[in-house]
Amino acid sequence: MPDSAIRPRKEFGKTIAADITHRLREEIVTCGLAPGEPLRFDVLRERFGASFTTLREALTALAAEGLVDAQEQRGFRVAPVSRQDLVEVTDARVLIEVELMRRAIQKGDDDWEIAVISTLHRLKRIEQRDPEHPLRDPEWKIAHRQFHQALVSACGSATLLAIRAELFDRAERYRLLSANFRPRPRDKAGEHQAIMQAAISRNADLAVQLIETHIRTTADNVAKYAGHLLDPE
Amino acid sequence: MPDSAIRPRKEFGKTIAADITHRLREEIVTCGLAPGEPLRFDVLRERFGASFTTLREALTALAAEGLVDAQEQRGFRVAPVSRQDLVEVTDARVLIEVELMRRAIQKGDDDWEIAVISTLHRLKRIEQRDPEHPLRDPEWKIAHRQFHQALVSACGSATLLAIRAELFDRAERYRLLSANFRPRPRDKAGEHQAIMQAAISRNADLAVQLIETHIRTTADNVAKYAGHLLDPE
DNA sequence: CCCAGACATATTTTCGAAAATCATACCGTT
DNA sequence: AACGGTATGATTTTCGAAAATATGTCTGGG
Repeated sequence: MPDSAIRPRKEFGKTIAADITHRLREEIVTCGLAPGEPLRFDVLRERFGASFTTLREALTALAAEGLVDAQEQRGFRVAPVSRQDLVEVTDARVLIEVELMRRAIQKGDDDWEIAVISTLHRLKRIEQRDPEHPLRDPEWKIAHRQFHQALVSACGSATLLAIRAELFDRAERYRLLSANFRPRPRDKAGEHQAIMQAAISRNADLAVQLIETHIRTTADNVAKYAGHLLDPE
Repeated sequence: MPDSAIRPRKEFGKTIAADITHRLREEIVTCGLAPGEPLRFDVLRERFGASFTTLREALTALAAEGLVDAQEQRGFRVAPVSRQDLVEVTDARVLIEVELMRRAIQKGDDDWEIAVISTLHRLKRIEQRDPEHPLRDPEWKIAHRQFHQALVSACGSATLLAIRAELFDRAERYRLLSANFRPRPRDKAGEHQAIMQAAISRNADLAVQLIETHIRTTADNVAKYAGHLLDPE
């Protein structure tokens, strides 16, 4: 693998800009960069080792995704969080994810079923390994994302999947924001199992209801345990 | 107004990049730049009078909106059109616009009613002035966009409004694509009037049904009259 | 004649300096 | 002391050259 020697910086994507976009998104979603924090070019330049222009391109892309707030002539900052935004993201997610769940259940073929089952399996394995603090574990995070992605992947609309992915990231930032203050993560394993079974058995109404509850419960917990971070000052 | 002398280029927004983004979006939506057309920097540089970097930032933003297709290391091109994409955009629009219509009807206050009525009024005036070919008239286009925007503006979700706006632009490109081949624009005036009345009288079910028909009929006409442009080669 | 490899050209991507803009502190006036 | 304007420093934004990458052409071997 000569690549890692030739292009050590580009873990993701071919261009540096795409790579920086990816890394910045990660940092913002995991709250490594705090909500509302100003993103000054000097600092970013040092942290990511890229030039003004390249960083600017990455920030512009993230601004379009809603993770970064662009203030013309006054730079960029991490998109702030708020109760209102959390409610909007949650509502939008329910609206879209419910629709995609129905479509996926209707259209899903064998490969879809296999993807749903196997991604849930991997998620469970990771949870078994360390049942204490899964929410912050990067591996759990990836597996969790992939399971939810797999559930709706067969919906047939790349357009809606892209929108869903953006909203998922924005919601995940809230989850991770509240993770530090949550006394104990609730039993998501059971919920995921139930959703998978409803989906595979093509029980659309049940799956949809479970998904909606899943999303709203998570959001409620964020509001409950990170409420002090959601209001101005 | 000394501004026009000081900053002759920046009609929209404060930064050149934002201005170029706006102008490029306009050109793409109106099909001044054809779907699939490669966007080479030399050409853009001459046409918009901005540097590589600034153009790159604009293209990145438009790529996130789905109007431009970014091929890493191989430049950008205007997002191609296809039957599949038209169907996806139409379905997504129906899903979201219907939901927003309901919310706006539920939440809309006096200002909302006034905005709906006045934007429709302006639209009608423009149609009366030139009842022949309104679809390509830039003024009609703006008024039409503002009427539909006003209808859902009271929904209470900036997040969903932003998504809606993106989808509206993508759909408008298809409308303008087919405008040249359409024998005669159908009577949209009546439809708009009916939608307005249903909305103002808070008849959500009717308004929603009219909106859905409005969107789908438009998309069907695009497929009908511009079908030859939607299939590969 | 067709294909693989190497060279040359075209195009994109990245960089850091330079210009433009904004924020802050300072100063003189009322 | 309060205010308005101005100079100064900090930060963003823009630019075109330079590096990196892709594309096209040509040549030689099969």
